[in-house]
Amino acid sequence: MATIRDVARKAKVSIATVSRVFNDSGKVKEATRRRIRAAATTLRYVPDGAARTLSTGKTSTVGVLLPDIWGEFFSEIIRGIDLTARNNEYHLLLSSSHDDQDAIEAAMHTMRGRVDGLIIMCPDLDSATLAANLPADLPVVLLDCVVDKTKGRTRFDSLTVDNFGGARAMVRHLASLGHKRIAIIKGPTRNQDARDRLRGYRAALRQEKLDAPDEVQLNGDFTEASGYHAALDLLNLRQPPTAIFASNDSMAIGALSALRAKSVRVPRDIAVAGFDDIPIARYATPTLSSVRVPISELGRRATETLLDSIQSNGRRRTRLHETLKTTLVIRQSCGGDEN
Amino acid sequence: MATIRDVARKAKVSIATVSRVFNDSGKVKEATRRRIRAAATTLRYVPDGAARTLSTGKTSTVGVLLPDIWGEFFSEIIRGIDLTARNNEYHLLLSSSHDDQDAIEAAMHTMRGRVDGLIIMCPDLDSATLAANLPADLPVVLLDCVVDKTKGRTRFDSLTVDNFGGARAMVRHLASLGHKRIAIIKGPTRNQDARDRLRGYRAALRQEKLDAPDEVQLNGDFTEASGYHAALDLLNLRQPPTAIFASNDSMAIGALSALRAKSVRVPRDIAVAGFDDIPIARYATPTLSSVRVPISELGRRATETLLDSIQSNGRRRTRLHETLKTTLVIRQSCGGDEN
DNA sequence: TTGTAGGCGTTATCAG
DNA sequence: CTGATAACGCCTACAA
Repeated sequence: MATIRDVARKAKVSIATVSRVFNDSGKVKEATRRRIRAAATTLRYVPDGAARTLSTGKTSTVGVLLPDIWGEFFSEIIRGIDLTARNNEYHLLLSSSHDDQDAIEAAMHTMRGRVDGLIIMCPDLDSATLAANLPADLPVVLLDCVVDKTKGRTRFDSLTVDNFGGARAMVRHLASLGHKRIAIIKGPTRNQDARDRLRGYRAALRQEKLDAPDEVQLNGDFTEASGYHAALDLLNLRQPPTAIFASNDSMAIGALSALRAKSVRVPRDIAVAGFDDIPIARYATPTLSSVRVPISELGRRATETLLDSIQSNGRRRTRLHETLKTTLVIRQSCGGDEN
Repeated sequence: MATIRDVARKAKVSIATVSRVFNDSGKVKEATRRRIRAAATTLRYVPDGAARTLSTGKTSTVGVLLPDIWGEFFSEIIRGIDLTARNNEYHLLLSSSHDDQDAIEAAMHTMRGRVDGLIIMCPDLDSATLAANLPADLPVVLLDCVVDKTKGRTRFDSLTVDNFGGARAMVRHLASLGHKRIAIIKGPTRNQDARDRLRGYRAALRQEKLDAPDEVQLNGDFTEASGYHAALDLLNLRQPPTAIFASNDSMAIGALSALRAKSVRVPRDIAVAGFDDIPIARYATPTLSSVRVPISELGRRATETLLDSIQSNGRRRTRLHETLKTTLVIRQSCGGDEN
């Protein structure tokens, strides 16, 4: 590997001048600049990242810590982050598939000193643990995490999806179609998204003055299988619901399978709606109504926020807490439209 | 940030000894070792990665260059790579969504000096261009790329999926069900996967002594839309096929939509099969028979190969060229089974 | 406009 | 067992 010294020698200048050219800092005569560029290319010189980092204290890298999330969601969010980072000439140090707190903590440690900031997505990890494991001055953006705003302003910026509003809107839509008995298939209890969607469901029913008996509020765990079984249970009720709101699309897809297996027509006999609008939704039979989450935008905004935080260098004192809006996507499964 | 010097001072030893403790190189008396560890924790000292890299020449990082690939595939492959890398205490520097050669080249440059090796997935990028842009001694593993073995041994290890064998097996399976007129919806001509799958299709027909008229070999581009249109065209033939082999699942899904729209019963009237076994396949109506590609294993093997290459430090002269087996997944759409 | 030299935090080689 | 000290490759005052 050629070093800056080799280039300097070949171009007959000092290393300082070469450095200036590669950072276009300071004035350099056009002639020398060209000479240096030429020398660099023939030598295939590329500045060494580590040396640069050591010298400047900047890594030009953002760290990304993700839980073990599902296919579509994962790639979309990475796409958003990657594109934004690259546009700003930042690299991406990725660590994914963390399903427990220890794993995330370990990852945070190994990233220390290798990144200028961190984007952390942690379904179940509280701010306190985070703060304890991170250098006090490392910029961090929390993605769709439980942000503990009660204890005064947190150290971290955060981005969230409007789970509550999205769920409420969908359930109200179902109500507007005339459904009086609307069931929900819940997500994992400890999952914040799931909890907020459940709250949205209940708020909608309250607003619409509809009943929400316990028997139509079934447990699920975000998997297709759990949606499948929940749907079967609902069919066995003395009075089955006329609409099912599944807390995510996977469970909705599972529910559709179960209904099809039992020859229940959707949406004629029972309407079904999901949440997330994963790509499969539009290829389900019937096509699935859902609540779209702006996934790649989530990634983009997170990165923008983080870079801003990095570049403002601790000057910005206020923390950002943004909630991204969701949108209703009405398809065949809820009978409201033929799309 | 505390440095090694701070720890040394606090523990009343030289920095050399602290370094020894953190790399457990050389003998250090247990007492001093403990003193140093204690000092380090109270100071929250973590060795600086950049400095370490500069000094040792190792980054403990593998770079991953990916094209703009689809959801499921993307996350699975990353999962495989990430897990394997982490188990070996390596980091992941990721750059995705490269749809053209220039983008990949740029990414390769910016990764120089930041990684110990590279995993590159490049649908259309030839070894020559690669070699021209990479340091001669950087370990590289090519994932599912066109490997130009004709010009002597290439510099790179490579991993491929058995597209040929998978396609042939599926088409032979269709033939074994009694189909005599089997159509194919081809993928993009310049895509190597697509070409190999086409070869597999033809080989199967030859083995089964079946005819392969041009009119049942339609063009497609791996999108649902192209599958949809190809299926319509096939229906318009004087003599439509009794089975359709789509070169990937997306096109198969598109074909299913078209057949449903024309009230053609699958598999009774026409059998359909795809390739990739993306998750949607099992939720299609009818469920779609496909050829499963061992995606996450692809990532895992790639990483293992790369790490081996890195650790053998140029000692290993032979290049690895591995082909991962695919497996048939028979579901409803081809009528061979009810799964 | 260009050159000199100190420092960034580690590792590693040599002496003690 | 432990301590000096020279790299590692680059950036950046400070000088010229």
